[in-house]
Amino acid sequence: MANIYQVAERAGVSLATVSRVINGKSKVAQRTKDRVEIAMQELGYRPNSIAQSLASATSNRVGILVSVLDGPFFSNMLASIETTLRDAGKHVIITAGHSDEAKEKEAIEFLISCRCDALILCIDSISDDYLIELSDRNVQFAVINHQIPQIAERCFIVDNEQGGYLATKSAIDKGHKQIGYISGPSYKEDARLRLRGHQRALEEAGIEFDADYVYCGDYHDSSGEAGFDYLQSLDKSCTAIVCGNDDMATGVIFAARRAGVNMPQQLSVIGFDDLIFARYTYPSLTSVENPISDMGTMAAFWILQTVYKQSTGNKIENLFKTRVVVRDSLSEPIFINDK
Amino acid sequence: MANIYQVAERAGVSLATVSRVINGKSKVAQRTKDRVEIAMQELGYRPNSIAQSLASATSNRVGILVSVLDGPFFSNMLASIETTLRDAGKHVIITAGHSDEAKEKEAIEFLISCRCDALILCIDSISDDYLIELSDRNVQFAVINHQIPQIAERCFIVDNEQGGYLATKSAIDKGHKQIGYISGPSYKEDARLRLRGHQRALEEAGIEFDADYVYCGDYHDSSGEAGFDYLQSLDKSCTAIVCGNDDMATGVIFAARRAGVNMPQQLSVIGFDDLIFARYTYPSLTSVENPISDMGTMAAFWILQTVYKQSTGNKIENLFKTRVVVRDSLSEPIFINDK
DNA sequence: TTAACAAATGTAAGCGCTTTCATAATAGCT
DNA sequence: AGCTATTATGAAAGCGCTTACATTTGTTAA
Repeated sequence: MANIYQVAERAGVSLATVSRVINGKSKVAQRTKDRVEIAMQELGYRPNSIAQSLASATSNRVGILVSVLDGPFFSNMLASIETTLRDAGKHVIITAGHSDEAKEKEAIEFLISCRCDALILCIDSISDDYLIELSDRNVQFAVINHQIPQIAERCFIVDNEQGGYLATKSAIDKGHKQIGYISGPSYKEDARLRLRGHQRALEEAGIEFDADYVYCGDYHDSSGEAGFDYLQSLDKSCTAIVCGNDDMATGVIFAARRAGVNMPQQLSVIGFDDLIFARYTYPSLTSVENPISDMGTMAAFWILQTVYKQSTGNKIENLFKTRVVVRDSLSEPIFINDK
Repeated sequence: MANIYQVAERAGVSLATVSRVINGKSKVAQRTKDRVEIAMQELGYRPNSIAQSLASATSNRVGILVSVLDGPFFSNMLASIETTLRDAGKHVIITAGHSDEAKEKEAIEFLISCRCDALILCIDSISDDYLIELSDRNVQFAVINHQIPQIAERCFIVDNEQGGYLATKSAIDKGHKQIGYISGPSYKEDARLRLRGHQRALEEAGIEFDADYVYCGDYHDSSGEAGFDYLQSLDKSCTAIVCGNDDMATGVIFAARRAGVNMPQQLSVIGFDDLIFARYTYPSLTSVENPISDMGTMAAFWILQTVYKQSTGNKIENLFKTRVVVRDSLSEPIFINDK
């Protein structure tokens, strides 16, 4: 494949001039520019991005860290980040952290040693302190789904509290009063915030919050099943169960069907994340949309502007609002067969 | 960050020696090797992969082309390829072709211009001729899910015929005799092969194949619904419907439920691919497992061996067998309410 | 001890670009 | 025309490595 010398020779200019027309930064007379472009055409020349990186000390690589590569949650986000960055001529290197602090740190070091110009981190287990240290080390990075006050401008988060609020409010609006809640693990910030939103919705509706009607799960479907069993065992059974995520909601649906509960007539179920399979459950799952993919795009824009100084024409937003996607698993409650 | 000169200086050797211990190819006296390694440790040295690539004319990049990045079908495969190649020190560049010939070609050219050492292609629309030409151009690549006789050793495919056979056979084994088939579009090789497997299973069981009981869909769920409506309209209704993929199978399930058909008592449904959501449908979907992720890993191994001359100790297999994952959507037929 | 050879290490030329600085060409003004 | 202020172009160094080749050191056998 042709290199820059051959283009220069064919165009009858120096290689510096060719470099200038490639990068378009400094100005080149229109006539020479045309000549160079014709030469590039004729030779089918493509700049060698590796040599460009080496010479410019800019790898044009952006590293991404997610907890898992497969699974529905991140794949949309990866797709949108990849598209945004590729359009801007950047490469994406993807790694998985598997929700393990050591592995996450290792993955970050790997990405740094790949000479990534910037990172996008969806972290689970790493401490804020480490990230602050990273920022002090002048590593450029954006964080998704995790709020750190000291570096707030590079954090992109969904309004979990609002999401929790909307989920429960949508049940209340349908007439539910006895609402169970299955939360994610309380050491996770998002789980706590979603629960707080739930409480706010109850308060606002004048329904007293009863901690007995909260089951603390682990975001996996099995804990949704366990949560259902627990909530059923209480004195007054719930007419609706709001879940901290969709996985636990499917657990509830399984367990409820096994217990012979009719959904949504006897029990409404609401999830959070609106994953792809929410449409496929039976009844199809009402869920709070988690705009994870928009957040990825925004983080990519932030990097293009901040790190690469490209103006994308997009206003950077750090907080993303949610909305409820209504499907069949939510309906009005039937009070007939109260225990 | 330290570079190779600083390591050389600290260890009191030339940079060539440092390079030798990094690459481990040529031999270095144990004593100097130790000294160099200590110096690397102390300086926290990491080789600059960009400079390595430029000097060695090996980018250590492998390009991947899939039709869509999001969605459940490819994400497992991407994850397994990424893991395999990263362990071998390679980077992965991922692009999407969106089932469009022009875009797929463009993506391939993009990957080539990224200086990828090799490509893994999951193509939909590109002609065999183009791939053969690519191979003549000395582009190194593996193809997943597409069989091209001229370059068979670099094609990794699932035995679609066997999968179609097993799907229908599992219905026959349950006692079904009136079996409808909803096929993918007939211009797709995999769709044709799956259908052929279906026919073989019927023949083997002595059931006459009737083309009226085949509906040609497009692999989307809407065509599953349409296929169900069509098959219901026939003189003798089916007790089982075998589908060319899971999406169409969910379409069948939707349409059947809407029509008040009890599943699986009145109708068994079988899918193909065993996507993540097969567990979440109701009834949960019996499906033919598509070992797409194993195929990705194998393609990665093939590249490591063929292109990078690393022996992975894995025997290269080009044809992957399927198996049926039995769930609730398949049961024995009830013949009581025949039309 | 020393010639002859093998093994270990060093030297230096790239790899294909970017970029600073110097120089040449052009334009603008009196 | 003659001078300066711009602007366009070229020359050359260097980014951090790999690697062919040259040199040095070590080893063995006569």
